[in-house]
Amino acid sequence: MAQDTTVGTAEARLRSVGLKVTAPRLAVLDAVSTPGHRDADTVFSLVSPQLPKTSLQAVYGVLAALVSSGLVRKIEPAGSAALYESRVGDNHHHVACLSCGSIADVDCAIGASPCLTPSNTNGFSIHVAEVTFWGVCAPCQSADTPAV
Amino acid sequence: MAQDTTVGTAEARLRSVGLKVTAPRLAVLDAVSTPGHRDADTVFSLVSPQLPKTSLQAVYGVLAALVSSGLVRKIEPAGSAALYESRVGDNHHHVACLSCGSIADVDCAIGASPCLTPSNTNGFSIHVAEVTFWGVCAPCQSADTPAV
DNA sequence: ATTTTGTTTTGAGTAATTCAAAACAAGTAC
DNA sequence: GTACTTGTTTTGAATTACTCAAAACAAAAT
Repeated sequence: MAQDTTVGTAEARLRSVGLKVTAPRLAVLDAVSTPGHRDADTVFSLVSPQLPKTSLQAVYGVLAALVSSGLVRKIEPAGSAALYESRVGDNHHHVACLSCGSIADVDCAIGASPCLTPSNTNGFSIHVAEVTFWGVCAPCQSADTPAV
Repeated sequence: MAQDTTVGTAEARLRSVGLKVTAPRLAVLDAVSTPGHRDADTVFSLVSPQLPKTSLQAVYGVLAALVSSGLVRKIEPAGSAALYESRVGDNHHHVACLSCGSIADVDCAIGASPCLTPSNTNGFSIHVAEVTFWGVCAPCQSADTPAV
């Protein structure tokens, strides 16, 4: 039976996917385990105070390991750096603000996941559907001059 | 009545959106006007033989002008350079091959465009939905060792 | 023909990310 | 507990895709 990798201590989650438990991995996983979406630089700046010897390159390496083991999801919205989130395994989607670039989650558009079926696939076998909605967030709607 | 910017000569299409007609613009628009998806470098290499003085920066500038005038669409699949296509105004989507990175069009997933409605929008007002399917293309399915 | 406005060239710069080799630490076996 | 093996992190550099700015230039308007 598959383990739920979204609960438990950071250490237990690392062990559950067979990754060695190291201080940088614990710190990065913690930094990414609150709701929201963060880029590598932000993760680095969250990790640095506690673990000043951890390099940005190590953060990239840890994030890549977490993504490929399924503990973390990586999204790459057009026009911004890659973002990482700890909400995994539920095939949710994202809204991006055209004005300020902020990102929020949206639940699967139609029914259960996989929720989308293309009408023709050009011979591709489809694994996942990734949806990005583009719009304007509430703060930017109320401010004619969006907050920068 | 809105003009169909996908037909006519390159010159007519440029004029229809109020852009000055220049040699680099004609060449870039031609290079992008066959079916498919091309990155800026590829466009540059298509334009160079006929117009050797056209710089890569000019190609970026022309593509940006064509995109913002609606003559060309820009897509930015995760993990690869931005791609440009001349099929505009029909809200179609894309499939990307996880193995070789190739991109193909897929028609709108469900019914007419806009075909997707998120169940909750977190206060965003939604303008467009962008769907990317990830899968494996036919050539990569038949080759166990994918062509590199 | 002249002027105005917008475009392209030239040259440089930047952000995000990746690569490679050496130093190091976690986990495993003894 | 110590030594070994394997995987991880550090350090330092490189690369890719793209953007910026100023000067030269060309299209379109007058």
